[in-house]
Order: sequence, then structure tokens, then C-alpha cells
Amino acid sequence: MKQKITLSLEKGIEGLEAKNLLKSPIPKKVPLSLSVASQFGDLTTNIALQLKSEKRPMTLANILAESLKEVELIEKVEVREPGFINIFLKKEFLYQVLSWVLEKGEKFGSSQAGKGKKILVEFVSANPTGPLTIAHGRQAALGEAIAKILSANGYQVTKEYYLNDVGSQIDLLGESLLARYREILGLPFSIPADGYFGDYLKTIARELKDKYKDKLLAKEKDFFSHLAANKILSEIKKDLSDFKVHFDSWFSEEKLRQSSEVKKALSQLEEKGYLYRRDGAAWFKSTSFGDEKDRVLQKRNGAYTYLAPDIGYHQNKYERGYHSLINLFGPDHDGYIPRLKGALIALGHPSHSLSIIIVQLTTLYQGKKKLSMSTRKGEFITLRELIKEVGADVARYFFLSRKSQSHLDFDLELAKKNSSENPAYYIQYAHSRICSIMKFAREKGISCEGRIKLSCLSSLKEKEELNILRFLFRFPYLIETSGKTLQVQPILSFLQELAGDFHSYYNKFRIVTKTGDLTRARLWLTKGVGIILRNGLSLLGISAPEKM
RNA sequence: GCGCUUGUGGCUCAAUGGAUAGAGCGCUGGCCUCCGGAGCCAGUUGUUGGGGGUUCGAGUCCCUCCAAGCGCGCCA
Repeated sequence: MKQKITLSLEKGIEGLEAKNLLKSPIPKKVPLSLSVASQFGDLTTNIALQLKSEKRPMTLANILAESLKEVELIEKVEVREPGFINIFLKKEFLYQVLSWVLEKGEKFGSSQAGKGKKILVEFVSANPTGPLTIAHGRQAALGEAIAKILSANGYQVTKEYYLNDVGSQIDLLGESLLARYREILGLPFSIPADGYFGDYLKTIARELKDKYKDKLLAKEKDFFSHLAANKILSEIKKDLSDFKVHFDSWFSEEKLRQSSEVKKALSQLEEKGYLYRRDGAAWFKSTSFGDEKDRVLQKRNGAYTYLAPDIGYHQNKYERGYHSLINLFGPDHDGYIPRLKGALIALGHPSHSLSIIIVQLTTLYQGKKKLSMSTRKGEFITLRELIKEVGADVARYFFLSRKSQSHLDFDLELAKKNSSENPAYYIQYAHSRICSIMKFAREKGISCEGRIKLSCLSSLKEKEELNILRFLFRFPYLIETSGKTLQVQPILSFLQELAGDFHSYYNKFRIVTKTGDLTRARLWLTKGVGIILRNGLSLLGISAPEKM
């Protein structure tokens, strides 16, 4: 539909050009967007305001509007000051949309726009040195939703977790566990100053004592590192699975380092002249790419810095056939972006092929009280505790209710409330209400299965009904936009609005009436809303319960 | 000091550069003999942190100041 209108607008513009009314070249794209309010029609274009001409925008708009009148399914075209062209679609078109929704069901809103292009989404990637925190939870919720949205747009998406299972943090973890082990055996112990003090290591130490007594004291430090990391990793996997987040791939830094990939990437950088040696260390010339200073890749003692294997890792992503990479990082990594991106550009990858989404921190509140967190000190609310307190759906709702680059204040007290004060249930309630209506109708012997009769839908005349139909029309465009902007939050707002309009509609009109055709039409409408709510919630990873 | 992010009713948040800045919570008053009251309806609450600029049009873009969070290692 949009295409048809765009086409005839383009024709109209060519017409203007032919009459020499334009001062600027014809724009490549004609902007056509969904109207912000129903009084402005269904679709809107501001093209007349964009064109440079001797004539007033209003004059141009009126000429262009004429060219649209021919298009089928357009009810009317209005031109409003200062030069908007508002397009009203025929009711028949909206009925058609509803029948598409019912026909396509859970596929409605999906498209093949991505043409199966391979995309890799990397997120969470928390070091296996402690339990997942709520900050990771926010990333998990967001990453999962982005992956689902991209899939719905026809991309072939892989979700990957980069596992920093080697390096100084892991060494510290091992030392910390050894210390706890000695502690529990009644031996003198000391935890490294920048080690891990959380109680979870005590728990592991206790298990070791119960199983092996003091026999492990002879083991190397590495033994404890591996043991602790593996143990914690399996907890992390369990937490994610409880949060309904599933990774397709776990990429081990240790295996990466064992391979020659890191070395290879560094020598490629050297070939291209972006690597030099100074003070016995190997430096990457990241200042060539806007970084504030050059960065060390290989230390004087021969060990890699964090950046080196990370370059190798990203190079490896490209080599695996992904030409579009999306990374979710915490805000503590934002200064890190120029050097990573710089390295990838140096290796010949286009700068737009890597999108980095910074997911800001979450501050947890207990009512008015702020709860502080630090993994190393062992003071934090874990993701597990959060899910236990409020449930996965509510946690997701709050995580996704703000755009990713904003700080999130998470009020535990509000989230725990099982009542109308908790906004998380609003959409779900609409969905279960719909299921309940459908059940009621079935029990009355009214069936709305089978083919939809478009003639029957013409009973939908109320402005509330037409308004809801417009929502259904907007849904596929919403998914499309979301796939481009990688913004998840607008989907939540949309569902919230749709649920709200449906609640109002329900209170004002009866769905199941005495008139057969009207009842069937309204049930179809109700069913359609249910499908959209379900599809939308599913993209967000929130369940759509039939009963609550 | 430098960089990134944020600043919108009492609170938590919306608003592809677009038309009258919207929701929820809170507060006040109403709504089930009938499809789920975790809902609905009405009312209340705004100099979009301050100041300049670009634009037909700015909460949105640019400059500047203020405030908050985070980051500025041969840590990861």
C-alpha cells in the first residue's frame, strides 16, 4: 500500500519538475510515514515542505494531492497548513488488514527484509567470576529481544556469549577460591586485595571440603581457577535459562588464544602499518582512528592485553561469515569502542558493520532507598534473586521499558506488587481478557473459526473499532523500524497503547451481542488484537498468559 | 581536566525534526443483576535543567553553561 502511494507521489513530483516548478533535484526517497494522530489520516507526507520551489508548499501539496486521488483504497486526501498531505485509507482496506492478521497469525509482522543476511549479536559476556547481576539481566533481556526482532525481519541471527575464561581476573578468582578453601579448613588465608570477596566462593569452598577434605591443597593455582570458573559458568547458564535467554554459541577466549587467530590478526595489523614497538611492547596506532592515545596490544612481558584477543575475536566473527555485528556493552566499555572499532577498520572492515549498543546501568531501589552494588566486594542483588522476587516477565518489562542508553531506576517494591499499581501486567491482562472472551463465545456456541467474510466485517463502524484496526495496520511497520533502529522500547509502548484502547473498547461496547454478524465481526477484531499482543510480547520475551 | 550518556508534571517513563508534549503511578470523584474491576470514565498536575542559534517547524539538531551517572591502565 505504501509503495503504491509512494509511486504516485513520485509521479506527481516528476510532473512538477516537468513544469519547472522545482529549484532542487528530485529527492531520492519520498518520505511517507504513519500519521501521529487519527485526525491527520493514516499516512502522512511532508514532501511538499521539503521541496524547494518558487511556489508555496501549500500550492505544491495541493498539486501532489491531486495525483493521489487516483489510487485505489484511498478514501480522501487532505492538505493542511503548512503543507502536510494527509492520506485517509478506505475502511475496506482496514478490513483487509484484519483478515491478513487472522490469516497469518503468529507470522503477522514478520518480513523477509533481511534476506537471510547473517548477523551476530553478542551480549552479556560476563566474566565467569561471579553471579550475573541485574545489569547483566538488562543486557540479556535487551539482547534477546533485539535478536528476535531481527529474526522477524528476516535476518539469520546468532546469539553469542564471549567467555573471558582466561587472564588475570580468572587468576585472581582462583587465588580467592584457594584462600576460601584454606579458610574453611582452618588454615591461615588471605584473599588478594583486588580479589573476589563474595560469599559464593565460600559456598564452593565448602563443597570442596565436603568432597575432598584437604586433599586439594597440593593442586596448582590453575586448578582452582578452572574449577571456580566452570562452577560459576554453570550457574550463569542456569540463571539465563531461568530468564528464558538462550545463546546459540559460547565462544571461549581460552580456545581463541590457543589458536593462531590472535597472532594472525596482529600480524595483519603490522602489515598494514598500524602496529609498532616501543619500550618493549607492541602498540596499536589507534589514534589514526580517533582514539585519544595509542594502545598496547602485547605487554613487555609478552602477555596480551585485553584488546588483542578481542581484535582476534572480532576478526574471527567476520571470518565465520558475519558481515553485520551487534555488540551490547556496559557503559564502562564506551571508552573502549574507538580502539576496537579502529582496529576493525584497520583490518579493512567497514565501520558500519559493527554496531555497539551501550546498555546503561540499572539502579535498584527499594522504595526510596538506593541499593548499591559491586561484584568484587560481593555486594549486589543477583539476577537470580531479582527473578525470584518479581518473576521473569515483570523483570523483562522493567528492563525494556526504558531505552537502552538511559539509566534505569528499578523499583523493587513496585515490581513486586501484584496489583493494578504494577504496570507490567497491563498488556498481559488485555491478552488474557481476550482469551476469556473467546472462551465465553465458544461456550455460547458462537464460532469464529474458518474463513473470514469481509462483508461481515463491515459491521465494524465505531470509531474505536476503526482505531484498533489502524493499530493492526501499523504493527508490521513498527517491527520494520525497530529492526533498523534496534530500539526495543517502542514495541512496548505500542502494545501498551493497543491494550489500553482495547480495554476502553471492551468497557464501552459488548463484544458478544445478539446480532450474529456484528458479534462475529467483533470477535474477529478481538482475536486480531490478541494475535498482535501475543506476537509483540513474544518479540519482547514476555509471556502471553491465557489466564492470570 | 577530557570523553560518553542522561536531564520532560510530585514519582517512573514516552514522543522517525512535524501539527494541541503523551502514558502509568499518586491524588479527587464516579462505573459490574450482563463478555475477567490486575479493568474503565471524569478531574488534577508541564517555562521539556538555564541561555543562545539553525529551521516553515526544535523536547529532538548545533554552541554554551549547570546538574547527575559512567569512563579515562602495559586491568579485564
